[in-house]
Amino acid sequence: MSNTRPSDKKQADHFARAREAQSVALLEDYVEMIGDLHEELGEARVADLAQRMGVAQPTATKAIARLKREGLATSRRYRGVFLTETGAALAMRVRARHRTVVAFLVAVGVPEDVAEMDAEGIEHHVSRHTLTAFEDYLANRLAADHRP
Amino acid sequence: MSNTRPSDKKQADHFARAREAQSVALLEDYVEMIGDLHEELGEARVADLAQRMGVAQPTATKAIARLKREGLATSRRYRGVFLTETGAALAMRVRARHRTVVAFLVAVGVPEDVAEMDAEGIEHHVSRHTLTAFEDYLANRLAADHRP
DNA sequence: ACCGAAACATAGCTATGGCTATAATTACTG
DNA sequence: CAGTAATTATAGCCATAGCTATGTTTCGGT
Repeated sequence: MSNTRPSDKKQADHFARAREAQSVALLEDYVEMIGDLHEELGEARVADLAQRMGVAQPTATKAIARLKREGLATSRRYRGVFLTETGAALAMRVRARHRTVVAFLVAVGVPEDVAEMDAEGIEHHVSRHTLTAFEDYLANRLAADHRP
Repeated sequence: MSNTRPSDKKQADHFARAREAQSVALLEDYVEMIGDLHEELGEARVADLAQRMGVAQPTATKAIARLKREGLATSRRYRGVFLTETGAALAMRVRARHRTVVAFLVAVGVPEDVAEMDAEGIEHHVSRHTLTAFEDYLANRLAADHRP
């Protein structure tokens, strides 16, 4: 019967975007983690990366291969992983967004540890628009708290 | 080097949960959509399902096969798809959650259409705990919030 | 300077979720 | 009621993301 309602295409597009977000999510997670490791340990080794991502080491190696293909990272055999400029920029954005999402969730009453957990999945689907709304909420909330 | 900080396992677990959520996400989307179609059209045909999910028809067929394997749906060749009791229950929960997430996003200032879009990805990562926080926020915002 | 252990890479398997092309079945229409 | 159109299923391809097992390379201690 092919019920092509006008809203169908829009809805299909929503799902398409969610799928797209998903395909970027792993890249974002790895890039962020590489940044974290460099800050904390001065380098990002494959083993540490794998451990923190909760995957086996060859899985991390494979992910790094994809990061390199996408121009987000470089690596030297048996030497660890490094972010490109693009990768470092992405890492910064991702970390900022992560912090915002967690802070926002906490602000609306989600316990810290749950917020941290849920944010890991949620953050990748938060658009610029929604992120701004979160930031505004946090700003206003802060102002309200300082009012007697 | 193997820096096994105590927090590593917890963080790894967060990612593991996010991955798990992702693997359930498609099931949830299809189940919800099948429910929608039954309500709107009285039946859920593969073609309509595919169109609304924004995928090719064989992709929908394959997804349905997985739904059947997981005991969420049944189907009769060339006749359409039906939810099992389990599937119908899941569909109800998913739809309620979706509505809550959208309403919540709108309540914190996200435009309707953006909320609808982002919710499609976010909802799958919203834990019971966080969902409750959203519901509470929606219930209380008129009274408590917006104290300018 | 070596040898063993640790770190990393590679090979090769599974499952999922996309796709196109094509076969099979059902439904409609004249 | 026959033939065509629409719908659904199947076959077979690709990429991703996970795994184990095993081969390489580097590092550290004696």
